[in-house]
Formats: sequence, C-alpha cells, structure tokens
Amino acid sequence: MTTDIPRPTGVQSLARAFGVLESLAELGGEAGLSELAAATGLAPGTIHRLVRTLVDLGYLRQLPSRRYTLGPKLVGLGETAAHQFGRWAQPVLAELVAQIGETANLALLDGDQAVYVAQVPSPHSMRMFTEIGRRVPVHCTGVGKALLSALPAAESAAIVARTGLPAVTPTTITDPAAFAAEIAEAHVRGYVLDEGEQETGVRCVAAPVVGPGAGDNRAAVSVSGPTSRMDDATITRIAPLVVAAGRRLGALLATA
Amino acid sequence: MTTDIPRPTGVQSLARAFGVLESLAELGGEAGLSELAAATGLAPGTIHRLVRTLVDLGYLRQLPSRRYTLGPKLVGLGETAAHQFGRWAQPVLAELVAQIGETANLALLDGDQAVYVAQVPSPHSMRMFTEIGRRVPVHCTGVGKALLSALPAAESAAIVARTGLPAVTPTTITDPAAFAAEIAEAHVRGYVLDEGEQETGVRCVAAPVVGPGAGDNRAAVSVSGPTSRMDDATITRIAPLVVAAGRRLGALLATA
DNA sequence: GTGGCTTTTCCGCATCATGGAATGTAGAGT
DNA sequence: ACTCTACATTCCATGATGCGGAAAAGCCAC
Repeated sequence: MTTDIPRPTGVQSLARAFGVLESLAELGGEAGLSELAAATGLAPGTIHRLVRTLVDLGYLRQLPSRRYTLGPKLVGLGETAAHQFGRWAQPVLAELVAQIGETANLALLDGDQAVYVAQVPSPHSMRMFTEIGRRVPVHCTGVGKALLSALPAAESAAIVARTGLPAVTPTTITDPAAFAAEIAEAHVRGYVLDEGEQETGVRCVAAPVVGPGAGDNRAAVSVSGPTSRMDDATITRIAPLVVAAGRRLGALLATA
Repeated sequence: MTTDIPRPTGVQSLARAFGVLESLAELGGEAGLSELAAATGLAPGTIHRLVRTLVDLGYLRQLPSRRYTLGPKLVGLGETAAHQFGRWAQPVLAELVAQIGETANLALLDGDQAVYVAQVPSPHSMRMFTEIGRRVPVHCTGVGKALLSALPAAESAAIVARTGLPAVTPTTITDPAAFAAEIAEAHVRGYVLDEGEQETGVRCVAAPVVGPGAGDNRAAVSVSGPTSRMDDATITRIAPLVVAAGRRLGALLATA
C-alpha cells in the first residue's frame, strides 16, 4: 500500500489475520485460499502464511479439500468471552431480577443478528429458555429491536433490508412501514416491547445500553416473562427500570 | 530470543497475540498488563502494543481500571465457528439419526464443561431441547462422561475434583468412587450411558470422538431419547453405531 | 495428454515489530 | 498531605521479521 492513513495502525499482521478470520466467517465459514485473497485484497503468499500460522495454532482448520474453516479453539475463546461478559453485567442484571422477578438478559449486536451474552434467570419455577450464545433475529425480539433503535436510522434500515421481516409467530411485525415506526417510537421512548413476536406467550421489555462508551458496543438489556405475569400495569412499572439498567451498563462500558 | 528452534515458526506476532488471548482466558478472563507479561514471558512494551491492537479491533476490551478483558467480537467469531462445526459433523449425525431415529448431538470439552456445537433433531414429534452453544456439566451427561473417558485418567480426575458431583436428578451419580468406575468402564467399552442423570426420563448413549487428529479436539457424540423408546435392546443395538460415528468424526478431524 | 486453475514455496528487500529504558499515572503506605 | 512503589504507557534505534512478486508444484477438468 502506498498511501494509507499515517498513524492509526497497530500491529498490521494481526489486523490482517483477524480480517482473514472475519472474511472467513462472512464467506459462510468455509473458503479456499484464493477466495480469502479476493475478500481481503492481500497477496496469496501473504494470506497463505497467515493462514498456515492460524492452522498451526488451532484457530483454523484445513479440510481434505485444502479449503479452510474456523477452528475449534475459537469456540472455546468465544465461550469464555461470553461468560466474561456475563460477569460485569451480572450485578446489574441480578438487580433487575430482584426488582422485577423476571429473567433478565444482555445481548450484543453481531452482524445482523443479536447474540445473548449474559442472563440471570427469574426465581420463578416457570423459567425462560434463553441460552447464552444463542443468536436470534433482530426484528422479532425485544433485544433486537432495542439494538436497532439505538443505531443510526440508515444503519438499522440496512440491517432490516438484508434480513427481511419473516413471520415467526402470528404477532411478528412483518410490515416494513409499521416496523420502522416501531423502531422510531422506541428511539424516542427509550425502550421497546416484544409482544410474543418471537415466542407466543412471552412478553418482553427491552432497552439499549447507552452511554459514552457504548458506541462500538451495540448491546441491549431485556426482561421477559410469561404474558400471565407481564400485564400492562407491570410493564409500565418496570420499563423505567430496564431503561435505567441500560444506562448503568453503558456507564460501566464507558469507563474513564 | 537468542536460540529458539530454527524455522518451525509461523508468524510470531500472531502466535504471541493468541497466546495473550489464551492467557487472558486462563487468568479468568480479566487481567492487567503486567499479569499478562508474566504469563506470557514477553516484555511489557511488546504486550502493550499487541493488546492495544486487539482493543482497536474489538477483540479485547479495556476496563476503567485499565485492565483487559475479552471483547465482544470473540463471542461472534466463536458462535460462527461453533455453527461451522455443525456443518461438517452434520452428515455423520444425520446418518445416526437415520439409523436410530433419535436426536444426535456433538459436543466439545471446553474448560471443565461440555459445550454442544452441533445437533440433528429426531424425526419424532417429541423432541429434545439441546440448544447449540449450551454448556452442561460433564458428570451428569452422556457427552460429558464420554469426553472424560477419552482423557488421561489424571486429567479427568482433576476436572471432577474441580466441579464436584452435584446431584441434578435422583439418578445422578454422586459417589466419586462409583463415578471413577463408570469412567473406567466407559474407557474400555468405548461408550457410556446416561440414565436420566441430567434430565429425568431421558436416556442417552454417548461415545468420544477418537482418532489421530482428535488429540487436541476433545469431542463426543451422543444419541438421546425418551426412556419409553430407549429400552435395553435398543441401547444394545445402537451403541456400536454411536461408537462408529465417533470414529468417523475423528477421522474427519484428522484429515490429511 | 494437455491446459487452466489454485495452492504452495522461495527469496531479496525494506518494513515492521521488538524490547529495553524513560515518562507518566494511580494507589498505598506513613 | 506527601512520598514511594508498582504499574501502564510512550519512545526509539536496531535488526530480525514479515512482505509480496514470481516461480514451482498439484489438482481437476476437458
């Protein structure tokens, strides 16, 4: 490269290696060397050396067909990372559960989906099955809609354009205009509801994690429970609590 | 470094960076710079540059306290990797389901727990709720015990010592001696049974993934279904099939 | 058998990462 | 409140290290 930005570079081989990993993920998790070269714009020789190193380390795996896939070690690291995320969020989520009595979740925006990274289950015996690490669509979940509501309108529109609005339950919002209105309203109101749009019988209040340092961090909190316990009065009562939790988590992330 | 092995190295900055990530994971997911320097044996300046790059890329996160934790991007990569794992295992699992008619799972050992990375559900309407990415204890699950049975005895004993043997159902094995015997028997027999030890009414046959390339890869297959359909005769019939699937998956991993 | 394709290896050049020492900062101890 | 220590961060000259073009080796299809 002749003219890149003067100084914002860190360790370049590292940035490139992770670029390869990300490209591989975008390419569906499996790709040949030349596909990676095309995707990253690097010379074949360079990519090969990078990739060989990653294979040696166990973060990439080479198939008999000589193509490459993501390796097992990444699963472990990712899991550890998800747990770690849970750790700092845990106190805030636990407080939510204590105040509200329903399961609280933290999710991150990853690509065009939301991924759950932390959870504190409700004390009730009738629990919710939100698994850590699970990925869900953004358009039919509380956390997903909360994540979108915190994004610039153009960006959230782009995501919706890519994923579409497939119906998951009878109450899933499938009309683009109605969905845009929902997001816009959530943006000004600060929280969003999920009326059984992902799973019938489950109501959910969600709010984005907002704050100075949350820019890169696209996260959202939610509280969800069965419709029987989540009546309108309850929702009205807990919405501010969820919003406050989002702010608190944002402050934790922000730091400084 | 003055005298390392002449040439078997790949890209060293990469190896070091991933070493940092692994050290961080081993240190409980959170560490200061000097702890990392001590753990990896590198100079503080070197680590700092590496770490700064990773922070810029989003794979690491710096806390207010100036300490470091694993970043959100790792969660996403790990998830993608786990899904990818499902892809190559899918054919083998699907064949198991075709032969047996019950849900087949693939799990990896991660730390002291087992994590499910792939699943093919049974055609029966009464299905099992094994979520991809879910973590389960090793002592009360088929896959967990199968994983242990493939480990050196010392290592599996160390895991059990750390996790203990908490009862999850009335049939969970809680006696250390009985558990050790169970693992030893599984080691020679090649497969292991789960008699509702994790969930009442669910029986399960599991076998480790074994083979030349499986060394680092700690994986196990399982087939599970309701007790009503999993009688003794069925178990006897399907156990060899599960074992064979474990071997086949091991061969796939080995490759070359 | 032959041709195009991708993957892999090689090698000289300059860049890029390196790590020790210097500076800045936070928190503990007195 | 002040100092002292320990840690995180920045700087810089050195040379080892990663870079990428081009050539070799394989693979597959025709």
